[in-house]
Amino acid sequence: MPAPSHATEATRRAILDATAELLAEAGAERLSIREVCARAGVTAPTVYHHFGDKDGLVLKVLEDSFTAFVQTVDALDKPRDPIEALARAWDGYVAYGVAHPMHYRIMFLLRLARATPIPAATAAFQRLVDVLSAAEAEGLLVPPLEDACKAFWSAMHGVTSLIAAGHLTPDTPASALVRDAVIAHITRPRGGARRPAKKKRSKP
Amino acid sequence: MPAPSHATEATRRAILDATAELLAEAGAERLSIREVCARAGVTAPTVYHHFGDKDGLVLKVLEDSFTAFVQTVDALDKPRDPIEALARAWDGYVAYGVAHPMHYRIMFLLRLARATPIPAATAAFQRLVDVLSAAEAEGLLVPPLEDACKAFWSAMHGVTSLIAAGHLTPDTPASALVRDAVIAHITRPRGGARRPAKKKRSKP
DNA sequence: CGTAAAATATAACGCCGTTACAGCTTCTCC
DNA sequence: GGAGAAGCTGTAACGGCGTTATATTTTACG
Repeated sequence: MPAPSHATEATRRAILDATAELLAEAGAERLSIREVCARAGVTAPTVYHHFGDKDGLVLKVLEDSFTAFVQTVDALDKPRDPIEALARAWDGYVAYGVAHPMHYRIMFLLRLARATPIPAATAAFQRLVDVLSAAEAEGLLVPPLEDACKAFWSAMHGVTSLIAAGHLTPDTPASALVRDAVIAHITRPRGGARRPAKKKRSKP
Repeated sequence: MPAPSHATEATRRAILDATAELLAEAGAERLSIREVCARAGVTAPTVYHHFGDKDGLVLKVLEDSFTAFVQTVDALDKPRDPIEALARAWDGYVAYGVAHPMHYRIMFLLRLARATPIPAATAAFQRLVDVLSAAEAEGLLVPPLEDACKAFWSAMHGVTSLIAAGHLTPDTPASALVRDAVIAHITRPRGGARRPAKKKRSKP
């Protein structure tokens, strides 16, 4: 049982890098294993040996992408004030989608059809839960934590995906608008009174 | 120069229906023209004769889907109060994404790589602009119309796409939460005083 | 009926994902 | 060090895909 050779890891990296490049250039639909092979300087069975099949290859790239995303988020400074921290988390999230639009799109495309969750993806979501939990611990959160998470995530994803899709420019005021709207609605100011109940608007 | 035969239109419909079915069942990635042909009972060149190529075929299905969406939205009753109308527009939009998740996803996937806009898609967006314009005309809108549109659309799309992707359940409270948050933030109550300026939160 | 044009079918090309199979490298153990 | 096993990589092929040149049928109209 020989240990993995050092040359093997270089091959894996070459394949992953080529895949990530082509993914960013052409998108997931036009990604071709044969093209990956040509760029990485290997042949097809090598790819299959290392990653199983095309989905496995793309999944690995996406895992790395999610990991990088989590590291980026962790590198942000976290203000003591949970509400400020929320705004920073939003901006960091959106900024990542702006920096890697194709990866961001594929991240969500891929999570659709996939039954097994991607650990790095759930870790990324956990960062958001943490920030909102901190707000809740200080009594600043109005709705239940779970609903607040979903609401914050939905709005953040909406802005990010429209920017990543090219429908909005990265510096659109709409991002801060939605961010402040959601933050204002799910939090109450520190030490402030209870937010007055909104007029009821039930779905038809 | 024979006029188009009546049998031709039936063939077109058969192809479009088969495509729509397969699109809803398997998604855009796994859609195969040969499968469409088998289900519609025609051969491949017939499809190419009528729709040019695969993109043309899917585009036509999507146009029909957008048209149906616009008709659905137009069929909603429009409350006199622009702010109530906003909430109804939100619910109608989200409901359509819930009813046709695969089409909703493909609508946005397809608009990405496409240079020429889809008329029915811009018509759908125009409905949103109309509702917000009505609010602006009554002096109920806080930000500029364009920013309000983008913000409203972003948040609505975020919620809808997460539901369509299966990450949120259709009846999640997060939808109403985000809806009310955005509406409260971009409008001021009728006849009410100017909304106090929010604490400035500029992006880093 | 005859003819021109539209509608459809046949058959093929090239690319794709995938995989049996064989050769090579590298490590382990004696 | 040498034999052998196990992982690594290349060759060649299969079936399916989108697409198209070409031929055939069907339709509409004079």
